[in-house]
Amino acid sequence: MSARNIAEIAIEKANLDFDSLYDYLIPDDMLETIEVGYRVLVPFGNGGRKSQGFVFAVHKNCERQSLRGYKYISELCDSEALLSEKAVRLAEWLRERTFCTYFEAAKAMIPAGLVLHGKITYCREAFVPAEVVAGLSDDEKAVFGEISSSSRYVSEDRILKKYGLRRDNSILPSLLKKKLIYANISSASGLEGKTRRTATLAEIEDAEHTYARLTPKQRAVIEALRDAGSATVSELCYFTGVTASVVLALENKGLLQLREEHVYSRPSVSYSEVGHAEEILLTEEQSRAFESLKTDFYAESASCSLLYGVTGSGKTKVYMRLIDEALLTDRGVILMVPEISLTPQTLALFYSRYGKKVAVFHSGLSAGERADEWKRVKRGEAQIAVGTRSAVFAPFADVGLIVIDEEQEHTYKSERSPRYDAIDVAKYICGRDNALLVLASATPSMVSFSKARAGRYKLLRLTKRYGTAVLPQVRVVDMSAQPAVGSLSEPLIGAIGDNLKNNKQTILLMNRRGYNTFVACQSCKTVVSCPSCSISLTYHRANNRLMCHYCGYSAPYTETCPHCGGSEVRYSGFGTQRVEDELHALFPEARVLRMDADTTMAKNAHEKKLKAFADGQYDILIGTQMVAKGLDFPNVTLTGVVSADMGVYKDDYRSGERAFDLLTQVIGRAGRRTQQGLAMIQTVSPDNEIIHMSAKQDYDSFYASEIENRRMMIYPPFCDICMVGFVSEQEIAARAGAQRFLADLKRRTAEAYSDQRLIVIGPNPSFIHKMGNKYRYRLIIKCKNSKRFRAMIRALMTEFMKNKLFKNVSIFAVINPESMF
DNA sequence: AATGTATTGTTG
DNA sequence: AACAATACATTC
Repeated sequence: MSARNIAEIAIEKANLDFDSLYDYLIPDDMLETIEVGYRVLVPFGNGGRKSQGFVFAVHKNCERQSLRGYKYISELCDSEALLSEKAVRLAEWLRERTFCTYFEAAKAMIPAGLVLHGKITYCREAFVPAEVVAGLSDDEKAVFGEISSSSRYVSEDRILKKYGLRRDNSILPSLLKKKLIYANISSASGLEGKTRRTATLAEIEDAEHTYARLTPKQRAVIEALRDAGSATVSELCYFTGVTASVVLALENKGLLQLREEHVYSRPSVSYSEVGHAEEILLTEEQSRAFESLKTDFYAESASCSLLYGVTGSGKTKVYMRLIDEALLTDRGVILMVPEISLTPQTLALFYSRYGKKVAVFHSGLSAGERADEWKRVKRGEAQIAVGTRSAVFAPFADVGLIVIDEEQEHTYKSERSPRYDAIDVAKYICGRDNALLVLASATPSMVSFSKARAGRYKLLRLTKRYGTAVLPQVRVVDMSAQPAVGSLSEPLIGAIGDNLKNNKQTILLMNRRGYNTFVACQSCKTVVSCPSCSISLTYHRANNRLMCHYCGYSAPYTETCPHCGGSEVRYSGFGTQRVEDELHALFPEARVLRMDADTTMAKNAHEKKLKAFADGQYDILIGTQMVAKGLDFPNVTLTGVVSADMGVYKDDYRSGERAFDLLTQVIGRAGRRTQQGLAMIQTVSPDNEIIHMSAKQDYDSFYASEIENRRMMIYPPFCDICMVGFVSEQEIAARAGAQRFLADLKRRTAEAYSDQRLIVIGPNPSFIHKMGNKYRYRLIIKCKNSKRFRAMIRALMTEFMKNKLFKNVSIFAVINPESMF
């Protein structure tokens, strides 16, 4: 029995069903350097192939009875630990709560692009002593020769293949040890960052002749490019209905040129060295809220406040003032905002106020930029992190304040593994560092508000609207009493007309994109739907195609039924493109701007278009959700909701909450300045309570009625919801898997977990039963989200994954998911 | 996931 | 008997 040095490693290649911390021996020459948080390369699995890992624990001189079969860490990947001790503990916490692996959790702590999964490459060291080379064995010489002969990196795979070596060969480690070569992990995502490929036609001889020999799809791309001059690959795909591979094939043939362009999402604001802070003047009400927060901040014990202020009440001012205060200390500050609010204007505001102390995190940044910002925080150069969900992982040594703006927004929940809720993570961090958490919203989530009412959060109310702004007048239009000609009712058309005459602007919300949302055959009654998804196709006028909004499938416009061949295909159901057309027909002189996922894919479209609208270059803005939130245009005096019918998210218990939030925001958009605005809501259910409560911007009444629903139906906040999803290419397998899981769950709750009081619904087919040719089933478990419950679910998942019967069924679980799957 | 090992199958 | 294909088990 001897004293050894052991590290516990989270392994990248570990799957959920065998995820644990694996013990490795620490080589003596690593002992001085290695710490918790280091990224390492270790041999893992039968073949001894190398896998990336993170050090989660180091035990020096530990006595172990048996060290049978323990392997050594191969090498350290970086010159310093990527994760702090705190980050590693957070990763453990995250893993336990989100049913992910250790490695996935650790990876979430790090900016995308810094952890590079994948291929190991080798390169010759710059200085190679000849006598060392001379002393090599023949095999070693050969391999070293191979690596030396390349000016760049040589992949491990290539060497193994060429020399017929096994993964656990001794040659490469030996060369590494003699410092003749060094190892690298090649980048998978590329540090170049977000780029966009733009295509232009190549100048070729005898073009017509060449084009004539192309396939129809290829010709369509050429035609489109001739019309447009140049276009991005995604635009070409949208307009011609081809996949990117067709475009790439044309590039290979030399018929078009592709140019990589950076997506310039980083604002080109030259921020000053020292930020200058204009003083923020607070009203009495705002001041009271601020003082309370300030006291809590300096109390240096973990606490959470819900800053609930009606639209236009100046929540931002209050928390900006608080951030000013927090920056006087040396503690870190995290401000999370929804993606949509991270405009260059907002960022410019922060830069001019706080200068280089600001680090920004959002999806538009390149991997390199993201890594830079992350490092600035880690090195202590930045004191405030502003960004979307991932900003919560900003690597401050000590966090003093976290502010989450529009806390009800769904973007704070991650939809991919690890499926974490940034609010929960923020709470953990605040608990850990004795920091203050501020949740700000005009329409708080039911869960947050109920916690505030129960006294678990401090509730701070801002009730007065800014300045002289008054609530808009709201008119509800009963669409069932309207002639069914178009999507716009007489009253709304009238109001738009009046608004145009007065040179005022209008915003219309239509929550479905495309032209016709429903295409069906009259004779055989089939709905034209996607072959890979259980979703009806939407007709797009812009490209004259039927499109699937989930998988990207598209087919040309047709008048014959693809099912029965009949010629009575009817197009109905309206989307944004259709409304745009109607507006053009009704008001030929009006300048209409449409904004939805289809129009924003062009270069910087979103930004430019909003600016153009703000500058008065358009009269009417029509769009999906993205026009509803966070925008503030003084000249907008009319907002309209083309269809406030709630059927869309019917199978989700939060549809009421969402509808109220959206309507309240849209209505709040009308007339935010001096004159009173008008909001028009078109609906087939004009008596709907939610519409009336949002018209009055009456959150309290909404809360009071909705909380009763939740209580009666037993939904959060009266329980937690654990959603277990099953996905398989074979429908039977997905269903059988879900059934089996349920049976196992019942068994466990009858035996070892008889203390668990659960209500299980399902298994049922998911809301979208088939997507991308995969069938989906779900199980909904109403539960209490306790450590014990999670342990049971994890055990069930592990058991399920180990079951060979369900090899082709993938499973995942989320507690309180954002979307019901 | 991907590798090594045990088990079964094939073939002359 | 010799080898290939396949199922199964393991990952410090």
